[in-house]
Parts: sequence; C-alpha cells; structure tokens
Amino acid sequence: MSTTTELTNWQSVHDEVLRRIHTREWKPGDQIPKEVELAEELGCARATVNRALRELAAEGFLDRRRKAGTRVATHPVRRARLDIPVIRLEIEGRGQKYTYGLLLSERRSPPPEICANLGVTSDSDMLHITSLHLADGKPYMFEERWVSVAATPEIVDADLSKISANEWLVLHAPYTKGDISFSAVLASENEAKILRTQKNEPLFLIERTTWEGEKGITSARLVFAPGYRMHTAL
Amino acid sequence: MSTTTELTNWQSVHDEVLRRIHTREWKPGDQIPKEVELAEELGCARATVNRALRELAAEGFLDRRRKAGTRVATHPVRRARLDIPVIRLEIEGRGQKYTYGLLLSERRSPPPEICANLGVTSDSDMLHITSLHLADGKPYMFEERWVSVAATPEIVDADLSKISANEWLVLHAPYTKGDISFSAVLASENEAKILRTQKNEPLFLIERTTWEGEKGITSARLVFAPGYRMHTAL
DNA sequence: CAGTGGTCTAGACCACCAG
DNA sequence: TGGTGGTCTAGACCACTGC
Repeated sequence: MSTTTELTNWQSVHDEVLRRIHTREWKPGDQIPKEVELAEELGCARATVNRALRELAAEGFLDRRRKAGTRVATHPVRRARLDIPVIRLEIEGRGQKYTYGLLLSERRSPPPEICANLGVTSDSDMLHITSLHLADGKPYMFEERWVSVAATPEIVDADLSKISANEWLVLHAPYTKGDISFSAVLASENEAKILRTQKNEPLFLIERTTWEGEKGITSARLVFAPGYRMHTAL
Repeated sequence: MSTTTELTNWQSVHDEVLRRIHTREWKPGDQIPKEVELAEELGCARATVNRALRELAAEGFLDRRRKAGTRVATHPVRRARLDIPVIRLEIEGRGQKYTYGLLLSERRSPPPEICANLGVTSDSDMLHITSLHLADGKPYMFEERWVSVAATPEIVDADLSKISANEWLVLHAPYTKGDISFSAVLASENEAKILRTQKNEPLFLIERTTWEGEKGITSARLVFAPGYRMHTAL
C-alpha cells in the first residue's frame, strides 16, 4: 500500500505509522521499514521520519535499536502521563473556589520514618507543617509535610498561612529527584475529623518525597477526601 | 556567566539549561535567551538548542510561545510518567511468580453503568470476565472486565484460561483512546473473599476503559490486594 | 507587521550492536 | 564489521501572536 499524497510533516508521518499499526498492517513484533525507506516512500526527509518514529517509541508503540531496526512493540507499555499540578490550580481548574488553612507549623526534629524517607539524621532541623486544602469550602485534601530547614533555610521566613508550603516550595526549591506513590488507606480518627468525614472511610493517599542532589528537601503525605479520583487519558 | 567548553549536543544543552534553572540563575517567570542567542553562546546549531528546549518544555520546566519567547515555568506542572505494563510483567519484573485464574466467562448483555462507560446499547453482545492475578501464589489483583464482542469478535475464540483478557487485548485489539482513573474503595464482601482479606479493608482501584475510534472495546475494574502501592519517579 | 519558535531539508558523521 | 538509528549542521520557510 502506497500513499498517493506526500506526507511531509512529522505529525502526518506519525499518524500514518500509527494507522498501520492499528489496522494491523504492521503487527506487534513486526519489523517496519528503515528510516531511509520510509522517507523515500512517504516523500520526505529522513529527519522527519526520525522525529515521528522517535515520538512513537517514546509513546511506547515502537521499539527501536541501532542495527536491529524498528519493531512494533509486542507489549505496548502504556504510558499514562500524570500531570501533577499545584493543588490550588487543580481545584481552580475545575472552576471551584480554592481556600487553604494552615493548621500547624512547628520547628522540630523529625520522627524516624521521615528520617528514613529523606535520608537525614534524627536531630536535623526541620519544619513540620499540616494544612487543609478546601474546594468550595469543603475539605479536599489534608497535607502533612516535613521540610528540611538546612536544605531550604528561606522557608522559615515564608508566611505559610498565605501561601501553601506546596506552592512555596515549587517556586523556591527546585528539586532534581522526586518520588511519588499512590495507595489506599483508612481514615484515622484525626484525619476523619479534619476532612469532616467518618472514621474508616477509604481514602486516597499520595506520598511524595523530593531531593536536591543527595539532600532531602521535603516529604509529604497527602490524604484526599472520600470520593477523590485521579484521572487521566491514555 | 559563559561556558568555556562548547556544548554541541542537545543533552548537554538540556542539562546546562536545567542547571541554570536549578541554581536560580534563571528564575520562574524569567524570559530566557532566544534560540539563536543560546546557540551562539553555547556554540552549536539552533536546531540543537531547539531540541533541548523542546524536551524541557515537554518536561514542564519551560513555557514556550512564538513571538513571546521562552520562559521558566512558574508552576512546573510535574509530569509523572506512569508506566502501565501488563500485570504479568509487573509481577515478574519484581522477581515474583505470576499465576492467573479465570473465575468467570459469560456472554451476556451489560449492566447500565457499563453501557454508559463504553457508550454501547444495553442489548449489545458482550463478554463478561472475572479473573484473579496472583503473585507468588498470593492474590494480587481482582479483575472484572466487559469486552465488546462486536468490536473484537476474535476474543470469543481465545482461550482465556491460558492468557489473561488483559494480555490478549493488548496483543489483538489496539485502541485509539483510553481512559484510566485511580481511587480508593472499601472491599466488598465478595472482593474480600476473593482477595483473601477482610471486608472493609481499603483497596486501591483502577478503572480503565478503551475505545477504538468511537467504538467502545472494553471496560475493566481492577481491585488490588491491601497494601498495594503504585509508585513512580518524578 | 515583525519577531519568535516550529519545522523541513540534504548531507554528514557517529555510536551502537547483531550477525 | 557493516547496517541502522542518533544526532548535528546550515539554511530556509512557515505559523503564530504580541505589539
């Protein structure tokens, strides 16, 4: 099957290749034509084909190796792109009103599990912050966070009742490495009270830790109100 | 500050720009030099700079607009890449033994909520499948799935006791659109029994629906055993 | 309208790795 | 060790959009 019209931009090449995969003209495991051949067939430069195939490989549809050529992925590892915005933007993006309350801010040494997470000593100087994020006045997410004062000294001067620690850190403490995990937990008595729900409700939990180089910056535990769903397209 | 050595490949340009962002030489909101200028400063072609900046924009570190130039993102939307492999590979990848049991496979018309999800009529011909995935012999995930027979007729001939519906679909039914959501639920009595746990345990739930064009293919509900954590790097 | 990023091209050399 | 993808270059034109 040859194309009658020329595909001279990488997006149309991308789409055409995807079409051939979807129609099973090229099946999982099949080797597809080399870049030079495809470029010739489609009537464009090799660089254009390269761009298209590179994107498809990044999306998980193709496996590419030098010398071995390009093959249709046998197990298309689906890559869901989770956009993780600042909470405020997540809420405002849905057209709801965002409010925020600082519940606690104290300077103290961290408990053992935080030390383990961040790789800091148990006598380090840290800020312990808990806060509640609300959407249209209703509890949305309860945040408990530890911030290393050594790593980001300026945070002790920040007015965390005006701007959430989350948001302050995004603006002032870039990180080089981060880690995030998602799970389900039962609401503790305290969490239930704060989120104005009942004990033993199933809650969605996000745990996040970030480092700058080898220095642990912050570790946060985000517990969402019942009914929360994280959602994305494939 | 100028570089003494020339950065002639896009990765080093990428890293250098990222360094300037991290060191706050370029702060959130700042406009950074235009491609031509950067290319000149670093001693490489504009295409190389373009490639580096394009990747950084895709990673969420930069905002780029024609005519307006390139700025450091004020709210670096963090993009976590969730790799969603076939369950079997997820388990085997951790060095555990994967087993799989087909619990039910029946051909019948779908309940209303599935119709709504997939956009099919309530009298459509569908396959209803439930199965259990185990890691090292322990229940790992309980899967309940509806598959449109109209969209993928070949599935009725597949031996779903040997290969999971999940995996069969990946190989034989490419999709063009997909949707995935994550949440926390309480174990129902049935789910608790199957996962060999207790009622009212908090469970991690993934709901996934896929389409080919406008045709709904399959809708699945994946309930994970207690303690499951989905995990990724930022 | 003019400046900036977005893309294409033709050609070249390099790096990796399967045979 | 040769074939394939990975990348760089210089130059060109285009598309969007702020002024």
